[in-house]
Amino acid sequence: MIADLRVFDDEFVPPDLLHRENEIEQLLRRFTTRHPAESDVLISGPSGVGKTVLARTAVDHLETQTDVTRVFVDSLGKTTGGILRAMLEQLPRGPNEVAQTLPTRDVCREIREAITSETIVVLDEGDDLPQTNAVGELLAMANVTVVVIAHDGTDWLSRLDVTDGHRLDQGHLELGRYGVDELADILERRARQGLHGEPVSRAQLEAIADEVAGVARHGIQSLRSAAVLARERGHRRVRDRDVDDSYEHARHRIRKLNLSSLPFHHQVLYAIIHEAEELSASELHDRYDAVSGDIYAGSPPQPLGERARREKLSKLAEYDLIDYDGPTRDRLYWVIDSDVEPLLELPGRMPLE
DNA sequence: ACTCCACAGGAAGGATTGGGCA
DNA sequence: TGCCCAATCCTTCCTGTGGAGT
Repeated sequence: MIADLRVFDDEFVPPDLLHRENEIEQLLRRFTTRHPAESDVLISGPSGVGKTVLARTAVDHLETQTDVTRVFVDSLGKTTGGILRAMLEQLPRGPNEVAQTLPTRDVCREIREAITSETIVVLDEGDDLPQTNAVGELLAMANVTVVVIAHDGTDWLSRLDVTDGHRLDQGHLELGRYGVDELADILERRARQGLHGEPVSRAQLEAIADEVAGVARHGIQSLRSAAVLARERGHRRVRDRDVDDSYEHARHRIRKLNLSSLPFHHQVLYAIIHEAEELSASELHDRYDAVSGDIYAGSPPQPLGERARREKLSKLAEYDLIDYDGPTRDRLYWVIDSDVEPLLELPGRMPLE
């Protein structure tokens, strides 16, 4: 039944993008404007509605028609220097690797030197960009068109420097969720590309589209899960039961991938929260202090202070792995899916009392 | 109403890291 | 090899928040 699971990957760019024709046209119009300062774009919208794939499709299309150079940078967690270095490394005439310690102004100079033709840079996961100078530096470069992808466009613009913000506000494209029919069309196309013999019915695809409320990423992942579950269970076609179970299966898989992408400190904190079903900040810190001696023994990373732990906790929450509630004082933390096992074993718990 | 408390998260500065260079 | 420099990560210090105690 399963022909090619890569079709369901986030990175997969379909040959043509359904139900975003107007948006693609809008982007291409803006990219080809005669006024360089009017070509920059901010693409905003909720998670999983196809912001990245839209940008890719439009920019790829442009590349086939003009001699524009395109660069994609994942901005998540990167500093100004990190973003600019990633861009420089991807330029055709740029170096393959740039030293982390190269001063940012030198990186900018080298980017200018490496750019020979019109260049489009797509800054994906750009929510934290206003805290850096990267957007300003790039907007200041001639021959560079900036495309930023972020969740809340209005909030993003308000946090950016006013003149830069104005420029991107002019080219602000807000994407909404797909309608049920639209998303079902998209899923139908993916099913045809990734599965043999049409094993999923239109009604099932519509059920998925409805359940995920128009969020394409969740829909595509659920479709993948439904096919995987059907195969595991020896079904020749996807059954409704497989679809019903696919939502949680898909969310579970995404969380596992999220967890495994995080570094050591986050793993320690996740393991502690996972071990207790629910715990307060002070319990969390006590447990951390109790186990950190063993956990960090002989390893280069050293135990974190409480302030740094808070940063890691918000990252875990951002990755949909933990959640918390309550006012600052009585806040409780818990893991969202206790079936997502920690990758790290904690030393045995001391008996309480 | 006030003060206290526990905590979150911003700002500033220090320690560490690693490339460049004499 | 040792020094310099910039980036990064973390700590320290601090302010803000909202419930609890008086």
